Amino acid sequence: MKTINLTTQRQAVYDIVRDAADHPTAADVMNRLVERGHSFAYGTVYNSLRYLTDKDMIRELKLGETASRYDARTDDHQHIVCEVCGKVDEVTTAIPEEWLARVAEETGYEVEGAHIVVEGVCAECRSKRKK
Amino acid sequence: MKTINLTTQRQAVYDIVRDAADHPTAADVMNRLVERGHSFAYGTVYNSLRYLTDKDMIRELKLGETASRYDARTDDHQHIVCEVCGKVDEVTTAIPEEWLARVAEETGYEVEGAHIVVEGVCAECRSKRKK
DNA sequence: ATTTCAATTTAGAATAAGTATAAATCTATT
DNA sequence: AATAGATTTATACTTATTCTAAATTGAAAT
Repeated sequence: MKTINLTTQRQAVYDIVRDAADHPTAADVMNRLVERGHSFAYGTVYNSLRYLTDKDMIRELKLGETASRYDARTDDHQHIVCEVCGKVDEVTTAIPEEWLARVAEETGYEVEGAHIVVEGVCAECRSKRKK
Repeated sequence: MKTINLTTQRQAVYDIVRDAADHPTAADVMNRLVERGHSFAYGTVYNSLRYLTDKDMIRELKLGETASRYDARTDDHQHIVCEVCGKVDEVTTAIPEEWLARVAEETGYEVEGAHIVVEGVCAECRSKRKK
């Protein structure tokens, strides 16, 4: 199924995720839609997010919080979360293939990929902490 | 707080997690408690799991499913999930420090650690698939 | 232009996982 | 035995998400 049917609602949801500087949750997307003058049903936002995810236009991130976040960058990359302020940033440094190979060897699995959530303290929070 | 107060319920919950060959969810723990003749309140099971986690006797795993899983191995290690059957296995091959250092450099974060969920197909599912 | 049919949206109910609360119970100490 | 503190229980609540059935939309066929 290569055809993509971008309805008004799906396009609007996509625009929010694409324009976001952060990694919004479904609730964030909902709020920002309202700010832009839309008022779609909750179910529609979830449906749209799933549709866009299925079509590989966005990615769903499960970073260990209760709510999923969404990311318009669909290329292979990881994430880092600030333990202090909760900010999420991208990690593009690729996972060493060699490590994956060793994991495959250890477990007997055929390894497809890995989801990594790095934890740390962001630059801003570190400079605040010093005081 | 080094003192650990293992009530009957906490001990029973701990026993379930320690004896488990898999990585049970809270609901799994609940069911296995019933199998062993216990009948604790749901809240008590959650409280006990949190207590044991706080005391570092077990670990809470967030593997991207809706429910948390629990692991009696508390040493630093990662997990691999079979995309076919859902099985979860341990990964003890450590992520290279050098990779974490490069992530710190890329992001400007002080890196504390990483949660990794590797995805793949386990040996059993692969041999079944071949047929 | 009208009918038709599938896809989509809507509003609201339902579900799943986990947390909060207040009363009851247990446990250790005086 | 009396008190106090911690824990458990039952139940209500919250949050994130999915489901459902009816209404709406939009494209294709008449």
